[in-house]
Amino acid sequence: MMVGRLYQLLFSLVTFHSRDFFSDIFSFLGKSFPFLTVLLGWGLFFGTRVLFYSFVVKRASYIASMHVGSANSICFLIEVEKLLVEEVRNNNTLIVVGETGSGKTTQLPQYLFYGGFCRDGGVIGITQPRRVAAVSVAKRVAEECGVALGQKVGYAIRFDDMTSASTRIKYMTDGLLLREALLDPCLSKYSVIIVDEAHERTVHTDVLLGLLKSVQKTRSSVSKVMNGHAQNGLLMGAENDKSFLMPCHGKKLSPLKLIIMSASLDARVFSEYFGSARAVHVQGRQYPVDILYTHQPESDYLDAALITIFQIHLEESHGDILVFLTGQEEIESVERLVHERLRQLPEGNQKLLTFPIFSSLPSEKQMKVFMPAPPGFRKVSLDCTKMNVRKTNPLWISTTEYGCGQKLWFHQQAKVVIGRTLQLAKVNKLYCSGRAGREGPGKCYRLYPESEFDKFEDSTTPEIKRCDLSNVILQLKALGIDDIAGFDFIDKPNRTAIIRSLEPLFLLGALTEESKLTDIVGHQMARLPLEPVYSKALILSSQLNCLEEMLIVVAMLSVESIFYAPREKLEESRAALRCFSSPEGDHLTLLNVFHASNEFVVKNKLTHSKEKAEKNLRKWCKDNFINSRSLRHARDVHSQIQRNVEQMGLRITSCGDDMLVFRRCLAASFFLNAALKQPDGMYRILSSGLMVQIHPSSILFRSKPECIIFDKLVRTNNNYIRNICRIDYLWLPELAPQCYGLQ
DNA sequence: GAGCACTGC
Repeated sequence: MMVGRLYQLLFSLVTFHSRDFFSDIFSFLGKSFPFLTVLLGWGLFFGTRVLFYSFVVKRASYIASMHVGSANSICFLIEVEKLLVEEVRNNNTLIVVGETGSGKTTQLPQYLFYGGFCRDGGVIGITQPRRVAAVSVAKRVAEECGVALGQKVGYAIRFDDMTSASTRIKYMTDGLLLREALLDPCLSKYSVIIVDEAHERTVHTDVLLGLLKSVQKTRSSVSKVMNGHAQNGLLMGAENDKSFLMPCHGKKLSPLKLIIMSASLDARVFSEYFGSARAVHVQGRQYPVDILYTHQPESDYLDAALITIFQIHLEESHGDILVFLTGQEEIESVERLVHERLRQLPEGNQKLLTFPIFSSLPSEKQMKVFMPAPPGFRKVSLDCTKMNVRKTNPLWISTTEYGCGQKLWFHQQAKVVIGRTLQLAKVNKLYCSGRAGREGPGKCYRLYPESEFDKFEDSTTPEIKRCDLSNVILQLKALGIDDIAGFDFIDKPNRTAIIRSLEPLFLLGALTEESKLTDIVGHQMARLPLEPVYSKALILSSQLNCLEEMLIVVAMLSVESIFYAPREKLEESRAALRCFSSPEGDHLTLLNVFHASNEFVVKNKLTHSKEKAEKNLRKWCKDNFINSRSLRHARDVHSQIQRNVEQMGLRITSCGDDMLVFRRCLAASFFLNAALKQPDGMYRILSSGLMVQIHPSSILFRSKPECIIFDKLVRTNNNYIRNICRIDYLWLPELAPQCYGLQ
């Protein structure tokens, strides 16, 4: 029987690697004897299933980097550089297709800089959908150029502006460029704008593309007039265009060069949108990646993932593993199971370290995943953040060799997630190929059959088609674009979705009955980088003399959960929460937390250095079961919006201990989220009639007041409302007559 | 007595 098992074992190894059968057997037998017994013991431990656990292998090639530093690729690079610069010179709009991490993000702006596109003081702006990417790419490019960050090369993201008057290559988030457009509608300081990762089709990217298209049209006609080439038709077109571009007229502006970078085959969509714009494919050397599918659907993919982890660990001599899971709970259980099974392996094979990553994990622990494993150890990252580690930082992935993906229940995003898996393998291979003698096939294990994968293909929808549009509407209106449905979106949002988003804006007083931005409130709301209802709360609180409190509460509501409750310390964390809790609800509880932390910070600053004070604050957070990352984020948001309201000339006053004033202000702002208790303990949302329950994390979960307002509705197993404040039912017709008035 | 995750200003 043992012989039979050994034979099966060998057989399974061969089918896995598609290597030459005999060389495999020889190399296998040539390995040390303990290794053989380890595999054998492992096989017995897991049962025969492991031995037959094989995948259908499919080979795929991915486009490799332009900047991989071998001699060949350097020659190639010069070619690409000349070619691209020439293309940009000849075309005002260019679509560049190339895989993420291929180097186009870091290289193209440099080519353009040296190609003379900043000669008249123009800036090359590169937008990224995410902050981390903007920062890390800027750092990398500054390094490559040998300059200090913030000089020639800089970045600007919310809370962090690392640019100066001498910055010529500026990385930023797309949302930030949209904000810039509010102040300078023709984006006059930019000579080139590169929209990176356009295929992700975030709302910001989509709105930005529409905006850039108009800006470009206007700027080219303006410059034609300046150069004495006025053509009536063109000029007319520009004037008929959008009123928000009027300030461009009369200014001396060069045409705006626009480059859309996309990783996928969506290039055609972008090209058509920009009037058959030229599209170029940036392609480097190709490296193979094996994609492995299971023969059958796996009923228990956690088990399958676990088996695959150990299979890789015992069979592959080097390389780290990245496993995609769906959430904290799965990560914790897989981590536990990995450790359990690891203990059953001989000591020499126990060199496997697990690194969980999920959002509520404190940042110190999250950062550990960025460190390489100690020599001789294999790292297994268990990740449910999907994009965070791999995608946001294309420069980071360096050691991952194997990915285990599985189907995610969020069908709409399934394709994206799997796409990441591919990219992961690819990016990894790029890195490996750049190091001499380390070329080898990357592998991506998909724990489902190929037929399942094909089902995912058609399921991505641009975010703008499925998200709430009130923010977009507010921003476009602030730019003077009143006809939202007529705006030249690459994908038009649904008409009913637009109308649905207009209504709350009207009720909040941001829009007139003609759907124009209201003079004061509407413009003020558009200026604040917040959800419309939060902006409304700030504006109102300034009139009701509790802006100081509202700034804090809005900041605390704008970040991820402030409280951190590890399962093993549930009781302690509850006790900690009680120290801050207010019987009036979660908003006041958050206010108490902020005040307490502030008191601690002020005291600490007097006696300690900045670093020490920060360290102490983290300790304070830990002791009080507060997520220090969230709190720091809230403090950042707080100072930013405080600056914003000061600039807008709002009066910042405090209501002191008079929480009645504050709660009335909450009611007057969040009236669309008012709910009444029903006899069965459920709540009915007054504006929609929806039946909901108070989320168990709320302070008011037990006390269940008669009438409340809430911050957010989350739909999971039930309709839960989170962050709740007790109000008086009679306040509603008084404070929000437009919604609850007697007619 | 619940808990999918992520992004942006």
